[in-house]
Amino acid sequence: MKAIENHDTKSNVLFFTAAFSVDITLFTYSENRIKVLLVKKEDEPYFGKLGLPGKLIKPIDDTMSALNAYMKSLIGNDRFHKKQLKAFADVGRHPLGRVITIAYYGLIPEKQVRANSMEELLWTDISKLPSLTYDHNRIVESSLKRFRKDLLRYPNVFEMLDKNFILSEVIDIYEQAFNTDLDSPNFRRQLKDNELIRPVGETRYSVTQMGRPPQVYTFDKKKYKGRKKEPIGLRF
Amino acid sequence: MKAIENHDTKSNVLFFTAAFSVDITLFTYSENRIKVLLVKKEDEPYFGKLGLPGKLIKPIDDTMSALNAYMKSLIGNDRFHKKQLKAFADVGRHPLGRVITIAYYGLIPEKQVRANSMEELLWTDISKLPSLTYDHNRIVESSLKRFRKDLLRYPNVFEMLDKNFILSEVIDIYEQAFNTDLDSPNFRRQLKDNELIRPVGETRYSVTQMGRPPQVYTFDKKKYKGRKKEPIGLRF
DNA sequence: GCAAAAGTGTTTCTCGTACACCCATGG
DNA sequence: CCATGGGTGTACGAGAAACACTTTTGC
Repeated sequence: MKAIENHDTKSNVLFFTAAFSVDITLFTYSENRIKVLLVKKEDEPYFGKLGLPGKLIKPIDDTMSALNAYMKSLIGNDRFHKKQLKAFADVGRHPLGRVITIAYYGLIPEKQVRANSMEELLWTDISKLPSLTYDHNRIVESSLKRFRKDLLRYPNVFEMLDKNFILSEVIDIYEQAFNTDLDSPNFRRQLKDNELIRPVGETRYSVTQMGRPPQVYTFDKKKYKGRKKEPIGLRF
Repeated sequence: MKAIENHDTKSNVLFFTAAFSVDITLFTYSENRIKVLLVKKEDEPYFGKLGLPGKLIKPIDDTMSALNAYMKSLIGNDRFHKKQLKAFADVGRHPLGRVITIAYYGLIPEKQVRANSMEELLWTDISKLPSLTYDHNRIVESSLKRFRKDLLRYPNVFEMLDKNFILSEVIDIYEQAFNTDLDSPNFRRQLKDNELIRPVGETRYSVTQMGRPPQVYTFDKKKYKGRKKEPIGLRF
């Protein structure tokens, strides 16, 4: 890249002194709770404090590739649903200098996290988030908003559930996300009406070992053909 | 800022060699068309080519403040609706080095652009966009998607219309944005039912000088109390 | 009068919601 | 048998969409 060779020319020295990073709010559904992944920071300014997973990116590296490599090292997997949220660029947000972070949010099924790392990782209930380093509380807030928005418009729940799941898990995620009670009969209908899920054989198991054993479903990703076009109207 | 003093320390020299910029897709409604603002680039790599308004940001500057100052100099106004879209960070997107751009989109009424600059500015019909510098065509694409999405959820049309407007202008914007024909009787009802607009006296004028002269309306920003809560359902 | 755009009224249909009720299991 | 959660059926009501019809201007 030219930048590196040029970074001391008269015009560029003024601008090419910033750094950038990626941070990710990774959601999963574990022990019947929606959780986000936190890490203990091992860099200097905030050593030992809790924050979102993330790291500085070398100016020659692609952000997504760097994020993938990082996640692979952290949870043994980089193949999960992720999307860029937006950039956080407040002047004072990083003690080492001007660091712009590109925030992502992601969804992963608990089972796809490398088993032996699952226990040492700090999966934290979204309703019990502690104070975080940098501006990470703000980032989590934004991620949660986007997470909720997307739950209504994309079949994202299935990206955080195991290949085989039961409907009450789906409902539970929506109830926690929107902090409300849903009418389970109606919600089931909506789920089944859009034909994206399919009962997988007679298999069945239960969560609390009470009541009628639920049907096991699986998500048929191929059947999903983009967003349902929404009516052009004024929803405000 | 520490960064500037520290930027030659062993650990930081690796990271603090990137630059960042802001770019904005600014929409308006002019001559009955939705348009975006383009500029002729005067920096070296793409001198003379068309692109989105935008510039490199000094690492000590706040992005929003820098954007505001820039827009003031460009169109004589920085008080218009704007929102961050997301960051564009492809490795090869800028010929001078690693430059991450934070993309905004904005809405402004034609009348609030400084009059004498209105004519020299390149307001371009969104249906006739030329090839742009850098990755600006991709940025415009993203902006258009977001613009459309937000039209359905926020009273954003009014941010690109004059204080006094007529309903057919509103409908026209929606029709152009979604490239479709709308049922004007029903759309009028929706507009008037949500009580955010109010007819301003007997005043009236017409666009094509044909047919019955329309009522003039004004948007009552105070009456808007945040997003209407949408039902928790599966719209996919 | 006629054309053209503004604006109103009415009917139909869809979909979200409420809720009564049945099913299958463990104890 | 009862408790508990899984699951189906039905009925009502709000709001979107379709469309017939009236109003007000210029020519």
